[in-house]
Amino acid sequence: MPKIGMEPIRREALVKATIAEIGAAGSLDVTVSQIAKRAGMSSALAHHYFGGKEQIFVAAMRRILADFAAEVRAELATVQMPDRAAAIIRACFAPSCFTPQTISAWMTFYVLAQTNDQALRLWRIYQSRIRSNLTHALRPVARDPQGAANTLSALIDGLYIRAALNNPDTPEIAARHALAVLDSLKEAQS
Amino acid sequence: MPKIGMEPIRREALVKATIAEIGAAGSLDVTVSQIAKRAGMSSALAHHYFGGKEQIFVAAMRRILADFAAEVRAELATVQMPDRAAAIIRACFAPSCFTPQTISAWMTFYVLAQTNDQALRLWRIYQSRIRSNLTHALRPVARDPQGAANTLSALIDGLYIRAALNNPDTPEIAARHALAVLDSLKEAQS
Amino acid sequence: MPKIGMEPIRREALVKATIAEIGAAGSLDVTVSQIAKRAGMSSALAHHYFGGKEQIFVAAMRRILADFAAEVRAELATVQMPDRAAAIIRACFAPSCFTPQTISAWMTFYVLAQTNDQALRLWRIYQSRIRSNLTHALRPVARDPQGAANTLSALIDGLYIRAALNNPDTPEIAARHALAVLDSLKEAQS
Amino acid sequence: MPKIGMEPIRREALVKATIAEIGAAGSLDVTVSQIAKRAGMSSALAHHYFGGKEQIFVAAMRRILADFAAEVRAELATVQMPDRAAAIIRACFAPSCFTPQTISAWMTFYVLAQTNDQALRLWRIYQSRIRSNLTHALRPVARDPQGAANTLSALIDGLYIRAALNNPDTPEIAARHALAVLDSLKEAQS
DNA sequence: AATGAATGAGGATTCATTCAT
DNA sequence: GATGAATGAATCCTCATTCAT
Repeated sequence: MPKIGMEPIRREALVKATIAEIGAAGSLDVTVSQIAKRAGMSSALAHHYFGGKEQIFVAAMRRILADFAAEVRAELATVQMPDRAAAIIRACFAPSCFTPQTISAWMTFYVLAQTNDQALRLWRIYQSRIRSNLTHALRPVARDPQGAANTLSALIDGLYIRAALNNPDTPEIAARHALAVLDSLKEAQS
Repeated sequence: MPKIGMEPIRREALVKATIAEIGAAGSLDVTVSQIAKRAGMSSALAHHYFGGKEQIFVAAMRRILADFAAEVRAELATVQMPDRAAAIIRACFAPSCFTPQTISAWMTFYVLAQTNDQALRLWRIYQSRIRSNLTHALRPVARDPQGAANTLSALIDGLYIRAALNNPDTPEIAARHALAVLDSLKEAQS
Repeated sequence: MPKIGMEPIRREALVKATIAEIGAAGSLDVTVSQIAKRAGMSSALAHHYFGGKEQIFVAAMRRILADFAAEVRAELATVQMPDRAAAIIRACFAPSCFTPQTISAWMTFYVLAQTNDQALRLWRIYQSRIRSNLTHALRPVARDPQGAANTLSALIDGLYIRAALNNPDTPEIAARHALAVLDSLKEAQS
Repeated sequence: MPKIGMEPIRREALVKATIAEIGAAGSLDVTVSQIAKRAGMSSALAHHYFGGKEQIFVAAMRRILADFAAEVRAELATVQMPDRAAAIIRACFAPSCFTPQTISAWMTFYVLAQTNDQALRLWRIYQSRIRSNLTHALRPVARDPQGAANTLSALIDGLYIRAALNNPDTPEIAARHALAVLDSLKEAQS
């Protein structure tokens, strides 16, 4: 019956539970009690560790972005330079990004970012990170790496939403589309 | 003195008020009372006309899409064939699409579509309409009009979100970006 | 089943219930639910009519002071000029001022006035009213009516607290004491 | 390294912190955690030492009364017999009695005494002690020392409350008033 | 001696919704 | 057609208190 050092464990459990609940509800209409219950503790403890509902949400968002960043890194680790952009795209359309949980959390994120400064900041970091990753990857192969990265990253977001709402089961279609555009951006150079 | 023919007027007022409230709140966390108050009637009446909160939301979404469609039509009416795709793009990044109200409503839409079938259907209609519009417009100028339309419409959505969260005041930047991509899609053909 | 004009009735019931509950608890540790229940309605309705707990309290305080003022007026109406000061004193130590309810409410008032501006204002009004009443009544019989009124009103408060905490059942003792001091204040003149 | 003899130090710290918190809040709406935090320990330890919240309050009250008694004693030590009553009055209106802390604690006391027997008992002891002090001091100078002491002590309480709520910054006015009444009580004899 | 962990109970407040008029 | 009245259910959050260590 461990009685010390529970904090990180509890926080971790709560974050996971939050993502799960948001996924199940499809929106931010989730109660702290639900989250706490799923995490196996009282709602009072959830408040104790996070201070409030919004902060639990923000922590969940942070986690989602971290997980996504890890996914990208992992994908990048497996490929050589010429294909780095493709690797990023593949990470964006990995099956793990299309679980109901993740979809909900991601959509929900856009809404949260409208009113919560921390969430907005998180989103901006994610966004600039992915853009800089793409810029870097495109430098050897595209004439205007910066512009191409902007195009690609916006395209990815748009395709993601469409796939999430239309065909969450077959993200490969969207992936293929993005890869095709990537090719065209490369060709444009030669 | 019971007024007659009030129904459409009341509904109209409620829909407008809903959009305004969503815009003010930045989310769907809006109470029926707030909406009704802004619309100048009792919340009971709002229920009477719409049956429930979700249905008010759906009506508001319907209105947003209708307004947007009108905007596109208006823009299209002013241009000749070769520029129809550009006109659509311009409509998508018109200032009226970047008022806080509209941004919130639009973002919120994605969330609502996750749980509300009617909302999802509405979104799909909007989406296929814009895609078919683009396909049609691109037919004379692009090699693969369908694919190019898909690319463009996804790109528009992605750029819209990014502009909305980053630079709601200068949507022209995003518009220019989209137009540039449109050009490249045309060039690709020749 | 009357369905209109309930507001004053409900407010009245709530104010009465609040005083009763404060009396029963002996402090402000009273829940809105308790009050509402005693008043025969849901706590939601109590909030609807008063806006919040503190405002219910303030309304109760206002009522207590109004009742007290009425008591003083009634007592004054029965006596001739030379005895008006004595009448005020008798009103202050009337049995109705020593019901547990009233005692609690009055004590509690002092505490509320520490943090709630409205309550403080109410108390100041009560205080200056009673002082001016006393001054007026003492003018014909005391050398320094103003000073004597100050003395008497402070004495009354002090005796009230002592009687309330020591002998709530026999306020006459305190009354007699105050009347004796009143006499000595008069004698001082002759 | 378990410290020894910490108990009195901890209790002392808690009592001080309680008075400070009550002063800051202006009421008994103070949490044990706040008190414990201010006292530099965990709330669990506060419970360990006092057993519960009310007992912490009672201890604080006890301390307030003890401090006050010490103040009176100190003042008395500086004067000769004929002025002992005046000395008591001066002690009652010393600046230290009008810090927000002390005022709040004192007011609050009246409320606590309504429901807590120990608090009531404490108040009665304080009250009879001050009365006997006054009686003793007035014996050589007033015709009815007992009655005069009763008058004075009630007057002091009344003036205290009024000063506390109206002019906490200038208690001297109230003091002067009480001293004037004292004089008149003396004169009455000669 | 001392505390972090944990919770159950409760409390103010909100809100969608219903109903009688 | 329109609304004030009314509420039950829920939600976030707080807090005194207990316990294992």
